[in-house]
Amino acid sequence: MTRIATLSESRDSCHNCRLRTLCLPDNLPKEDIGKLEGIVQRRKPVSRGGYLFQAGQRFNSIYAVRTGAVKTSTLMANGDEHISGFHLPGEVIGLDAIVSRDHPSSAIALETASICEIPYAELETLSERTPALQHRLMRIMSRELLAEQSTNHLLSRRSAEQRLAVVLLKFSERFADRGLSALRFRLPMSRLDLGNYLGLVPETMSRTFRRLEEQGLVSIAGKEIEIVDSGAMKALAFGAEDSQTART
Amino acid sequence: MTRIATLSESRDSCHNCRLRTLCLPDNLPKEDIGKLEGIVQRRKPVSRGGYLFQAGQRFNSIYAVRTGAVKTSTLMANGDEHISGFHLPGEVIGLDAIVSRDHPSSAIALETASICEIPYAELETLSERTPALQHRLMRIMSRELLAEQSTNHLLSRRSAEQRLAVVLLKFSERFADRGLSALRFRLPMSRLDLGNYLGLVPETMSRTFRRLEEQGLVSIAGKEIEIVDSGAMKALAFGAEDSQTART
DNA sequence: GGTCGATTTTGATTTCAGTCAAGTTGGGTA
DNA sequence: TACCCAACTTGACTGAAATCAAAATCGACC
Repeated sequence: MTRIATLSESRDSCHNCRLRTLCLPDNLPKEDIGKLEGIVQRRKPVSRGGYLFQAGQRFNSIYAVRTGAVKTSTLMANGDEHISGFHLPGEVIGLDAIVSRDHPSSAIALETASICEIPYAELETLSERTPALQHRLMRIMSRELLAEQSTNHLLSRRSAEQRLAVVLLKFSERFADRGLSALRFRLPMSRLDLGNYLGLVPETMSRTFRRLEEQGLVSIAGKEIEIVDSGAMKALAFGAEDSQTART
Repeated sequence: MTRIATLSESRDSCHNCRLRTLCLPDNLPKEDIGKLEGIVQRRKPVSRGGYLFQAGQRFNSIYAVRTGAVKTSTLMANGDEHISGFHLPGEVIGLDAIVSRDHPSSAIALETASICEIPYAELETLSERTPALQHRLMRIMSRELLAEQSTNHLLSRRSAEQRLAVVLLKFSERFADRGLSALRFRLPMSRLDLGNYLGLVPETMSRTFRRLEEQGLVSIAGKEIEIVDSGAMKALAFGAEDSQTART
């Protein structure tokens, strides 16, 4: 487990990482980032379909996405998959495993992804001596909790159109946070996966995409999405169970 | 903000608390429990319908339920309420507020509840010097994350009967964890609230309760629940989209 | 460039939960 | 005890998404 710093590793340091402000190091004093860097392991890229870890596997590390995209999913008792989230660069995966000995879910690359592995035992030890890191971890967990709650709400009370609108707007925001266009982007997952996440079958996904397009809210070409009428999208996604308001 | 220890406070200490093993102090060394006790504030009971805190209010503390039951809910943009959880003694509320300055949700007593308030700034300071507490906090957050994920799955892919079966079994487990009967218990919330949480309208709740009763899985008298056929309940809740298996 | 399997689309039909509209029950209180 | 309002139930009807079935498109790989 001893690591020898290589040139490439030091070049790809947290300090220089474009994702620093989204990821674990955000708001840490410079010297704490240095300490964090000391335990981060950069692994060779995982290609599309590859596992970062599998459900049931012993929990040792959390992972941060550096490039690419990752889905986390659970295999249910009856054998079907439930996708619990999609993860973009700067996001941390595996926090749901801290409480148990094993990972409750699997993490699978949606496209070739480079990943930082952070051994949890070392992170724990480090954060005992590093209040800022400890606070950062709590904030990240709290943010995740909030995100899950908002997904709950989405799934319990919203129509297919609203679910899709919300999730597209959320991706828009997340891409924008990463310096990409908020209005034109490429979804990294299949419609089947997105539908699974939203609790909708592929047929409904297809029809719902079409309906949003017919209403002039978005323009779709395969996985390429363009948000055409961002205002109307927001009206559909939030406000307005009065569908008049959305029809403006 | 200085506190003077009173007799009743020391009597109701974390050390002697029946809920110790479910709550924050679980697994802490004795002296750390003592330190935690030093910052816990026991407030006067909140009666049915009263707020522990309101959405939008400044985040200062997290709260642990000591007796009674609490719901947390958010007011949506369009004005309707979404209930994000029900909280029994030993459970910690307000963790979703750590990341922002304000509480994203309100906490309301479902029945008269006694509450421990834990000022977060002090908890943070204390946990900087108390590794065990810090680990305990991470585990609690991780557990919450897991619970939210399982709710997500419940809401996205399950029928009304399954949702109700799952939630009744979860309450059964939670009551059992608190030393109460797993097979006979009283739900602390209205059907309207439970329906809101499950994404079902009251009419559907009523019909679904009736169907579970007709199948001989449970026996219902108002809020009093008796689980009659726990095996069949589990078959319905988990496994079995082959409804044959459940019909055994 | 062509082939095969996976992904996506389209159409017809069914079903489960939502909506609307009345009751009924029950707990709190005057 | 009687009244009242909220909570819950019941029934008829509607509608959105699931299911079933088939075709079309895409894209990875030879």
